[in-house]
Amino acid sequence: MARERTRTKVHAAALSLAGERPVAAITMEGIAARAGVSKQTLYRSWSSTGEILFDALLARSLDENGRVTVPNSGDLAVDLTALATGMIDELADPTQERLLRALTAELQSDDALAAQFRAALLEPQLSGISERLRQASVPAPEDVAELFVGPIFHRWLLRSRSFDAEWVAAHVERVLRSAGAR
Amino acid sequence: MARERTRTKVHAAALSLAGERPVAAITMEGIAARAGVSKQTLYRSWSSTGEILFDALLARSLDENGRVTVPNSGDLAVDLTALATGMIDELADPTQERLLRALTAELQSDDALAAQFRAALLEPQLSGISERLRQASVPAPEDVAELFVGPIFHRWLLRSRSFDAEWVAAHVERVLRSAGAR
Amino acid sequence: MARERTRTKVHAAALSLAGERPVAAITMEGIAARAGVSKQTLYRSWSSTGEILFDALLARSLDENGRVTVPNSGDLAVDLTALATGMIDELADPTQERLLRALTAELQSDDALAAQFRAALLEPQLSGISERLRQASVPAPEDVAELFVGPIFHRWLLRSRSFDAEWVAAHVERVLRSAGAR
Amino acid sequence: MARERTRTKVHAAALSLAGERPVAAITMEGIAARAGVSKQTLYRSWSSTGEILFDALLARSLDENGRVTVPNSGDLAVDLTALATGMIDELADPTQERLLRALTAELQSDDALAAQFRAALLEPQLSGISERLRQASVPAPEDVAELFVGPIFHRWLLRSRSFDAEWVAAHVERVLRSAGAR
DNA sequence: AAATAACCGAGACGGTACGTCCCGTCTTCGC
DNA sequence: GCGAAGACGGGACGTACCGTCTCGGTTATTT
Repeated sequence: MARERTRTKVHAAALSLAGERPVAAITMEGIAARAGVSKQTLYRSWSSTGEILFDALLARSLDENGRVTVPNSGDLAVDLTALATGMIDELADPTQERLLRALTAELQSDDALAAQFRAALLEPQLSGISERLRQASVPAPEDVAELFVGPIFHRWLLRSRSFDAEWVAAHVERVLRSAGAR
Repeated sequence: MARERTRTKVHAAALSLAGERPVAAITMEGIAARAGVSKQTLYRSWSSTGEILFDALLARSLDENGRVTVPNSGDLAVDLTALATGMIDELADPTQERLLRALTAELQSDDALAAQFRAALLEPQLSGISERLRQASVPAPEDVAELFVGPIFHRWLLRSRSFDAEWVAAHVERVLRSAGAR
Repeated sequence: MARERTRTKVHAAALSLAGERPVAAITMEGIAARAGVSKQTLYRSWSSTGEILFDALLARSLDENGRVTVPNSGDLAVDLTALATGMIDELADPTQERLLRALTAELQSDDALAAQFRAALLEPQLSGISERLRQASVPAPEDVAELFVGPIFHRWLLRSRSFDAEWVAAHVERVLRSAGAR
Repeated sequence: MARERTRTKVHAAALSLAGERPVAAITMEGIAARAGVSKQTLYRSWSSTGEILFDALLARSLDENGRVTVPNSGDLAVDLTALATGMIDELADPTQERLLRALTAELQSDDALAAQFRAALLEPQLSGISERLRQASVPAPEDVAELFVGPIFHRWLLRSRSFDAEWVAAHVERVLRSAGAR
């Protein structure tokens, strides 16, 4: 519906606003003003700031055609460590963190957005990881992928404790042991 | 500050509103009207609906003197299964789920609330579990507690897949194996 | 400019809308939608809903080749009574009243429309009446025509009081007396 | 409801805006901004710009405690001439004319406002005039009052022709003659 | 019959205003 | 003199229309 030029302007405006204030303080009016676009144009294509931000994030990650590529060096421990480190870096990246937290919050009250999120970001990630585990003949690879991702996400989301290399190594070790791979 | 009678009325109003509409649609004005209290009275004691709801939840769980009691039957697998089942039941309890999701969302943008939450609810839970693990001589019990809780939370929060008894059993099994207890 | 077919569709749409809602609630978009015509087509030929309605009214009254014909029976009192009754019926006609009131309102703020209205509808009416008066040798027939029309219009416009046969008779009587014809 | 200070600010803002642009271009937002008042405050007490303007006009004419005082010099012709001249001056007063025209327009589509207008302004005027006529033993004084006022209003409203002293004199003469007073 | 306009529908677009909701502060008034 | 009731300035909401602007399809000539 929206012309490409318009989408681009809106994405840029949304991301720039996200960089300079609490995501919860971003408004439709603010995005419209920053993008030089009318509110109606926004509402024609998106129904909340959450949708716009998610769309902007998606567009950005597609631009960087950053499909989650899971490394496969042959050594599962090494690969999982790299994966965990990558995830942690991304979660902690100051240009992304606020956005990711806000998106997670939004998912709690917006089922449609949650479904989109699962399909577009979560499932590719989990199935990438479980695929790698399957290649290593790990049993129940989907569940083990969750065992791998869950604690990282839990720590990050509840800010319970910080991440360090030592913890990552121990975590990978525990996951492998649980999979019977050690 | 607020008189006990007032606190009670406000808590009741907040929880009753939470039971009948999306938590995000709860407003200070709505709570004041429902509680038969002036907005000023609300602002004297709380500064957001999030605070009121958190306070109401705390008060309720203290009333039910619901300290997280971790079972200790001697058989760690049995105890962890009971724990997981209890957590899952609580997370899925329709009278709580919306509130818990909303609270989780709120934590993402309110540091003070997040700190309170960690101190009052999260840490007691995690340390209860890790204490039980320590009694079973599991190494790094804090980390294993997180390995246990993280995936459950991840599934629930992202609604990625549903819980069933089979998955719980397998999950407990994996956690124990990762701890070297199997 | 506009093709005849288009003009007809637009007139029909405008009048049908006027029949089912307050005239002030008629919009260019509404007319376009009802007529199955694009907004641009409307703007090419008219610049406001007022113009369209006026145009539609004019077209309709030309169709009914409804030029104001002033009766001339020889008896001035009878003729004026018939005229007054006719005017009152037309003003009170439910299919016209809203339109006429709205048009009168519009005239207050649209000079161009007011001039068109005077030339196309008001002057023919007044000069028809004054012509009839002149034939009866009434002095200052234009002014007496206004004396005749003014109070009727005043009553209708300000809805001050309703019309009945008795009042009409007395009014005609007064007008004739003022003209020295009684 | 509205505090006196607020009403005053709003009235001043509305009248000042009316002085500098077409009345139809006055908006609730504009008045709110000019008055330094929130839109909600406006809507708490008035539901349209028409109501505000009418209220402002009323307040102003009450301030000047300008009840319509009908002169009574003993000579009816002299008094009616003075009355007509006064009405015409007021209708033509450039600071009022736009407002009065707009108000007349508004009355056509707002029944509540029309009723208020009749009760507060029109009836006092007409009954003042008919009272003066009654003192001069004119029969059907209410109807004659309308005969007097109607043509003046008709001329003004439809801008059909302008007023001059000669016309006024002839008009008064006609009205008196119709009443049998000449 | 093909080329060339004029006209049209559809509807995206930047805007302005609407009327509403809620925010957090301030004022009033009755107990 | 405290506290409910609620007025207030403010900001954002989501919607309705405004008038302008492409964009493809007809229609009707005009060659």
